[in-house]
Amino acid sequence: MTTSQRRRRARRGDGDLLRDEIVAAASRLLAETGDEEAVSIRGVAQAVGVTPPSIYLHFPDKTTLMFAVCEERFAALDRVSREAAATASDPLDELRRRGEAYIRFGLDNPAHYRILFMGRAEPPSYDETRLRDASAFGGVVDAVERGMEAGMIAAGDPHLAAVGLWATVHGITSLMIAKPHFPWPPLDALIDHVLCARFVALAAPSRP
Amino acid sequence: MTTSQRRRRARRGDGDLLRDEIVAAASRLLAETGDEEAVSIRGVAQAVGVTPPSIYLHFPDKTTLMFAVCEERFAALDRVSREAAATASDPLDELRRRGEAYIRFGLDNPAHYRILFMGRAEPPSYDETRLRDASAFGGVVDAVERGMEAGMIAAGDPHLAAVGLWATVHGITSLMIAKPHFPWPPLDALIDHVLCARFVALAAPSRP
DNA sequence: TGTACATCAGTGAACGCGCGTTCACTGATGTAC
DNA sequence: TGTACATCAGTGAACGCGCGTTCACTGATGTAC
Repeated sequence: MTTSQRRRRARRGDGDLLRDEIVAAASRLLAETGDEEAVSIRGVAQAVGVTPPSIYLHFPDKTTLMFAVCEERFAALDRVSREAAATASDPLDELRRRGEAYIRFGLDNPAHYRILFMGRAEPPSYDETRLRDASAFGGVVDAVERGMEAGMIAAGDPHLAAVGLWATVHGITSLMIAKPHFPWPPLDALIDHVLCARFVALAAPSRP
Repeated sequence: MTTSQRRRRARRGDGDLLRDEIVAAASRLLAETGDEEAVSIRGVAQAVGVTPPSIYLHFPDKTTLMFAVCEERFAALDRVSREAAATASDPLDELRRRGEAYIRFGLDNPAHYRILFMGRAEPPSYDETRLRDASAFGGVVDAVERGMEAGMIAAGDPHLAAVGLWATVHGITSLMIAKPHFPWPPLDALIDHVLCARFVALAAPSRP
């Protein structure tokens, strides 16, 4: 908040250094305040140690800056998901690990999770297309398909199953973020209860 | 937006008439704009046909007005849930009907759903306690208990099971509200897929 | 029934605030000769 | 190696805006006599 020290000017070709610092500062402020609207250009500038107009040397407007922050957070989620999947022993195990990693990513970064998955996202442009390409979601579809081929998951529409899994983990994550004071059961028990249930159902041929 | 006609002054004891109109207008504007911050005291006043300071004759500040709107929407959700439960044939059927009613309430009132279940709710005071008393949640716990007594649901912690159900329906609802442009499967198929899965799992004694 | 008065719902104008953004500038960095 | 100059990253001051809220007021409604 008070890095009010005057910043040393960047070298000729080093404009990207400040750009990265701006994104990092915006991301940090977002995590601290928990609110996209509470992050101001002025606040970001001060955190970086620069005056507000300098931001506009690197981003045309605030929206674009926030997109850059989102991009960076999506990349982080993808990274976490890939790491979780790497140690899995089979497709079902992979799905569970991905699910747990997703929930923990959200609970560890509630403010970021908010803008990625609970925000308004007025322009229908950015994050929806990003979503489809995201390895975090694509990886789930893949794992479901492999699970079906291996006979561990009842044959069906992999997209539907993946969406169902996503909705499940998102339900826990977003609700706990939105209502932190609700008397939640222990997280592990809840994950177990809900995620295992999904797997039981996925393994079963069809409905009750 | 342009009811800019001058309002006829209320009778001596009829202050509550304007109060109710203010809440209704705020609720409507919230539904239209989809954003709590986009609803301004000025906007509400204009919608009612009154000047901004008049609002303060009925509410001490904007926060309190928004609480009143929430209160009214929670009541609406309770109403919808109770109606859904009324026609149920057994506890499991009741849970399914409550679940579907919840999802449809959310999708029909996305902006209201947002502030009830996806918002920040800075003071941890209001809606969390409201939540516990809400018949919408309490009714689910009750139904789960009855289902366990009837042997339709495997014995266990009813609170945990209720939270799991809530997370499930909230997952679908909030994700579809937040990402309307994602290629969602047909709603019925998704509800079926996810909600049936929960019931399969609830009926099963324990985990895979 | 008619008049003087108290009440209080609603008004009009203004306040201070923080915001995103613009604009003419400065002065350190690098280059040409 | 030294000087004049171009570049362009970053500055300082200001803009217009909409917001929540305050304050002294007005004037229709109801009441007392």
